[in-house]
Amino acid sequence: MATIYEVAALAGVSPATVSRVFNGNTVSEEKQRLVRDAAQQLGFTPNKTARRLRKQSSEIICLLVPDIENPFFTALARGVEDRAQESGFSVVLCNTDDDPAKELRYLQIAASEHMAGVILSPASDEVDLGAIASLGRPVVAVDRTTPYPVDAVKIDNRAAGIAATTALVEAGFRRIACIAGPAGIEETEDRYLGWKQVVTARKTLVRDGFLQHANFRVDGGRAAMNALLDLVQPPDAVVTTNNLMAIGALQALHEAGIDPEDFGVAVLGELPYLLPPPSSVVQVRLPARHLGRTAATMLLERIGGDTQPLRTVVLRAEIARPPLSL
Amino acid sequence: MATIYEVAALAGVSPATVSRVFNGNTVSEEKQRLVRDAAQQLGFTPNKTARRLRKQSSEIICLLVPDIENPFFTALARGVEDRAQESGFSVVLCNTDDDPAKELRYLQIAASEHMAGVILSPASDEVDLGAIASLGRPVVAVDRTTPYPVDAVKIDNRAAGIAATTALVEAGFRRIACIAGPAGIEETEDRYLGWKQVVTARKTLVRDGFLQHANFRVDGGRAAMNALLDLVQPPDAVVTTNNLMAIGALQALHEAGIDPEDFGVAVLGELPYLLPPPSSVVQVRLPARHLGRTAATMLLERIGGDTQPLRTVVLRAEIARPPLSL
DNA sequence: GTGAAAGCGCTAACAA
DNA sequence: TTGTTAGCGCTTTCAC
Repeated sequence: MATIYEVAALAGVSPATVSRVFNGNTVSEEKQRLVRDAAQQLGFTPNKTARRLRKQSSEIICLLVPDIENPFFTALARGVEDRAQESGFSVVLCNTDDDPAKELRYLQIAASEHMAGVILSPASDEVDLGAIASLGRPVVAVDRTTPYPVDAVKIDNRAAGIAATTALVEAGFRRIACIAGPAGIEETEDRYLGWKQVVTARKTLVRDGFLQHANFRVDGGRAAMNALLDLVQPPDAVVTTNNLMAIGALQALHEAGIDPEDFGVAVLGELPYLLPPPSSVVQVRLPARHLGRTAATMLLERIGGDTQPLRTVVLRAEIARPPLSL
Repeated sequence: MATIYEVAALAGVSPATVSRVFNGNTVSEEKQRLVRDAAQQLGFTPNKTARRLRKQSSEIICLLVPDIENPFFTALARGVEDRAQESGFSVVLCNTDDDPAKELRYLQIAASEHMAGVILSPASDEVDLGAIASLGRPVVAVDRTTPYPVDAVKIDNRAAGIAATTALVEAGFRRIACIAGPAGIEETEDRYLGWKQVVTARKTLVRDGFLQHANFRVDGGRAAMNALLDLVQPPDAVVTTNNLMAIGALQALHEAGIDPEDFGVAVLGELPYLLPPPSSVVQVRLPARHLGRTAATMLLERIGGDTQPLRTVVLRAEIARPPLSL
């Protein structure tokens, strides 16, 4: 890898001029040509590490998600990536596994790697944004929020919960349960509050045990559904607050020999690749990709020096019924 | 962010000693303690950018995949990530969209960012590994190979194709078609050669048009399946050479009103989250995660200075029939 | 075992 | 417009 000095020597100019050419600063036409020719000849590419050390910043965005195997987050990541590309930024995608220790480790890396900013879906309320914040690097929370004062992009979770539950009520179900995510995550709370609001207002039957907390994965949804089916008076429908738990719930129903057409299921999120989609499943589409794109846009604005007060952008989910055939 | 100089000053030692402490070099017990205390007190984290500039290398692995939204590649990514973590390496995940230009751009970034090595699933045969190779950085091809002389980890694609097709023959199907990926990708060729070998040996009926090439996505599989169904004498079964195309094929069958139980479908790969799995679907499980883990292991060995001759590791796919309920 | 000092490749004052 | 020069924070000889 050639350096700026070799290019300068070959072109007969100073290293500073070479630097200026590659940073779009004012250089005379002629020297510009000279430099470009020399660079071409040597196959010169600016060394980003050196530039970064000098400038104390890079053009890399760090994206932290809890589960890279969840299609919701891959779609979100695509949104971030597409937007970043447009501005010449690269994206480093990291998987936290919902583990605060891993999350912290990645945040420290982001700081010591001089990354330009961070977009994250926090693993817990206790994210430590100290290191990254003290460097003045912007942070945007996406999907999940944090008590830390940062920009955020989220979904109107309560409205999504209301839409899902309402659809089940209107389909004639009267004993509607809810499988929510782990307690203590605000996003989850809002979603089941939406469910609660509807079942209360519509006076449907709610028994002890109709609200189940589970982890966000397939196995969590399955266990919760089994618990619901074991109740002496089981529900006739269920709202699941994310995509993977819905898969688990549908699996449990299938294993119990229950025809999905006879049991109402509403999902906050989309059932990836599911086919044929049981016609009784209500999907509330969460705009994952758009969520990512919006977060990236906000982050890039901050990186560009935008100093307006902190914002939280709330995106509306869109109900899809009958279900999409994908 | 505190620097090594501030820590040195506080601990009453030289910067070199601080560096030695953080690199596990010989330093007396006492100074070691002094340095650690001072570092703790200042919240010091070594600046990786500076270290990288100095050492001309980092502890970051670059992983390039064609489609981050394909569950096969996310599983592969998990395998890479898990293994990298174990050795204290981080993984940068990049999406090439099967676009050689994007791929090249990321490879250049990998080079100029001094990344320790690259694992990639090449978008085409013409990958230019020049920049990265000239730096002496190791490269491992995964899933797909390249004419460039690098280590590789792949699946025994022909055997997988044979297994899938054989299962259909044994289930009694006699007019078996094949939906293969784009022409010119070796991995794909091997898979349909497996199909061809079986249909020839077993003397099943093969008509013109029974071999369809498609892109690797859902829409490709769907279009190919529709083309097959439009034949004057359509097939009674199909082998699809990746997961997403199988989804598309199943969609097309569903839309054509064909009961999946009456039409044989074999997939090279797994149908993500599909439920209930039509019992006629044969899945040949590709060990995606293991593929990633193996590639990471090989790369880390090379990074560690391993100079043995180039290797290609071939992993065996495993047939799963009746289909997994996940 | 420890310190002084040079330098990785680049950018940004400051001068000219 | 252009060149000179001083670092960015770290590692690593080379002395001691």
